[in-house]
Amino acid sequence: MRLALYNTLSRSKEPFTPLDADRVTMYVCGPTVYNRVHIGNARPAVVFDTLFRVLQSQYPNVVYARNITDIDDKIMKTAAELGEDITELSQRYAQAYFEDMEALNCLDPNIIPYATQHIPEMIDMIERLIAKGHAYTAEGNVLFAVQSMANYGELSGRSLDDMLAGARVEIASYKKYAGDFVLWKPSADNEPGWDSPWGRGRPGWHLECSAMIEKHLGDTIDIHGGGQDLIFPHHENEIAQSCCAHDGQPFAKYWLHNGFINIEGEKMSKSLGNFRMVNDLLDQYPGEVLRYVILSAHYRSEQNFGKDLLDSAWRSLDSLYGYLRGQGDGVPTLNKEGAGYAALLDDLNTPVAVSEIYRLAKEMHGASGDHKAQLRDQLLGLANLMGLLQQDPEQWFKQARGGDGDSISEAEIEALIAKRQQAKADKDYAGADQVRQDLLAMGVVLEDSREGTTWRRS
RNA sequence: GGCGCCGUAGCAAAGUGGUAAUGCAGUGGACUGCAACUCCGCCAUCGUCGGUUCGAUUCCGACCGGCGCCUCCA
Repeated sequence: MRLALYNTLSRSKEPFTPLDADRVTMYVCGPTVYNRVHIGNARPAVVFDTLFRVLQSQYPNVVYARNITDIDDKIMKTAAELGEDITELSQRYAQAYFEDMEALNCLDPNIIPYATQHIPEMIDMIERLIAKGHAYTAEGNVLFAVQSMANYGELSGRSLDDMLAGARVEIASYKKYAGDFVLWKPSADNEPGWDSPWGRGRPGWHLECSAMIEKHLGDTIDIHGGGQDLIFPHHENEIAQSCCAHDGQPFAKYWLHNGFINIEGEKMSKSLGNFRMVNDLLDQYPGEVLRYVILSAHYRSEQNFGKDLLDSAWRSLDSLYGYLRGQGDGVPTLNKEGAGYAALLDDLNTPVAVSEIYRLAKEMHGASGDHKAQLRDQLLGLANLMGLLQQDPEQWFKQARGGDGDSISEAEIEALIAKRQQAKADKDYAGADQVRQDLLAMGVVLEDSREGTTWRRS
């Protein structure tokens, strides 16, 4: 069974063949750190984290880089509003991003490059582009001349004329051609800037990814990922920069793009004020619930986030943890012959892989002995590949729900359970039921079994 | 205007040219002192209209409906 991925470049699913099986390279566009990240930022992180895990199951050495954009006009604007240094601001939000991603069970990428730490590399790339006739200077700016590249627009499937026909933005007068984009732009004295051959300034947005990929991963990489909205112009321009700087060598072999997340049927936007920050959602839901929601849909489809979906996902995970409860720790073991793994290899079909977890859970439930333990390990192995079921089942059910900090303590719960046991022993069912009702009112559900009574928060 | 996507049960979501996985919710039953958990069962004809085909939800066309990008938004 081989990995197949949908390549935006060819608009079709292709078998994945790395350039070098001993060093598989993947780059994913990370966040611009000027605020807490929203759930839309979490989708590519979770999706490509899952791909990272799958790749690691197939190849011994996978190098995954995800950048931090820490110089950008939005950062400058926010920093100015807060009266804060841009470095402090971006550091703070980068740290917050890492915490959010950790809560979503995302593994750390191997490389986390920062834009501001690669200014010399960017300047070097610009100089090469100018030397090769792909870029020019104008009024302190350096611009990429898209007409100098024969197949510009290949990724997004747009012709230059088409793009300009629908342009809804004013064209800067200094551009030789309306579609040209900025590689370097001048900074005012009160703006952050770096010295360069073209004066003090800062890099254009697209340039950082090209420069950092070149430095850390090489001229041509295997996989480049990001959100669908980045196809144009961001990724198109990355291709232009890198291909032209490398005399036409391919930039990325496979381009993968995740779909958008909407909120209650509407796009997240500032005007609607409906951003859902990961951090806020984590106050209400375990990170794994957010991850489960993201993986319950195929990564390329549009996904609609809402309270009902999150609540439903939580109950779904309860069900899975319920099967695992009392089954021992287990040793996650990936069954490479299993249907779940096959689904993941088939362009990351996580919904099918998740359904396979349920199938394994039920089969495990009905099995016994070594076979049961084996199924448990396979279930955990498959879940591991998706970053799910990473918690201890007992802890899962005892975690606080809904962000209520004033819930009853575990000791008090245990005491009440003991009291109820006594009532049951005395055949005082009314009393026993009263205890159960009281606990339920405090968000604790009791479950009796032959071995005794267990509880969970609901 | 250009490029592209989507429309499957109450909700979510896979999938296939031969009558549709899975989860949540609902519902009937078993289990239980009663519940919860668990188990057994039930719960869709795949936007509309045509075409191709022995046969289409799956291919083609039209239409209706929803949406994205073309603006340094994941």
